[in-house]
Amino acid sequence: MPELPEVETIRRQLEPDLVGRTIETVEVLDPYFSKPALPREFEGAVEGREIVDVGRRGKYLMLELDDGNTVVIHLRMTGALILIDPEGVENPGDARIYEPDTGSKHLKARFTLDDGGELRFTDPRRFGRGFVANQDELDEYFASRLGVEPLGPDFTVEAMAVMSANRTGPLKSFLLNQKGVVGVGNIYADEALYRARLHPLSTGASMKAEHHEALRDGVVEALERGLDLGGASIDDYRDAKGETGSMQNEFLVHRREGEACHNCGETIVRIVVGGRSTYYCPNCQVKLRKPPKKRKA
DNA sequence: CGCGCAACCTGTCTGC
DNA sequence: TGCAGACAGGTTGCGC
Repeated sequence: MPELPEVETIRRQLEPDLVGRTIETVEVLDPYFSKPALPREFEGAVEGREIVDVGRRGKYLMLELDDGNTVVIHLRMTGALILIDPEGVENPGDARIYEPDTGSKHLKARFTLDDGGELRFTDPRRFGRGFVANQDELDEYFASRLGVEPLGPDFTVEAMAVMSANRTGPLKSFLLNQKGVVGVGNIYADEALYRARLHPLSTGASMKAEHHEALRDGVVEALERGLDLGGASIDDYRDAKGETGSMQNEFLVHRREGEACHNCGETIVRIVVGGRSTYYCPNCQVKLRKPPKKRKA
């Protein structure tokens, strides 16, 4: 579910309420959450620690602790982090994730705070994970699987040119691969390609300078729009307050099969790329020619 | 090294 | 009503 805009929305909501708080108790109710670590190991590493910062890298959320360790949480498809303030919540945005009893079907972990509040992790599909790592372990973990932050200074046209140069697979797959640009998932990949007027099946290697710039801009604009709207809630996504985002009301192509392109009126089509549903406008997003083969000098 | 696909899970919806 | 099958925001591991 959550891509960069959704995770960053949650981070911004958690930061002011969590920084400075001490985590008094932790209950891991589903061993899948802390896997491969045992629930007791996870709980023991976190209980009694103060949260000194709330960060994000790609789609990972990070709670930095006062002992140099970091709690890293990935929501995957259906995970949610819900903050229950000390006074409690009287009008839940989604009853399922607010069920207070630990027997609640999808409550997987609960962190109680020293101000009486709680942080809850819920996840119907059980793909979400949390682990504790020190700085060196964290650097190594991210270095081997994450690329450039799209909303940071390193996501330049030149960076896009370099990372896409040898890509012979579809642009859609390239955007989903977190080793290039991080934070883009199935929704924002479709939206970014549409904004860039690039066909999802065009290859990275077939792009020229103008396309590098268009795709860089398309990714940034799609993600920033998502952030402005508090993320996209197709089904499960809720922010830390249990509220939905509204990006789903402004999708340009994603999930709009059979509807008219806002730019040209052509019918939006759906195809499958890399096993993922992919939506685009066949008129606005024209496939690029493959680059000419290199010839011997 | 890059690519394509199955696998990991559960829930919901569609069509017969 | 029941049931099979498709599909869902992500990532990893495997074979090629």
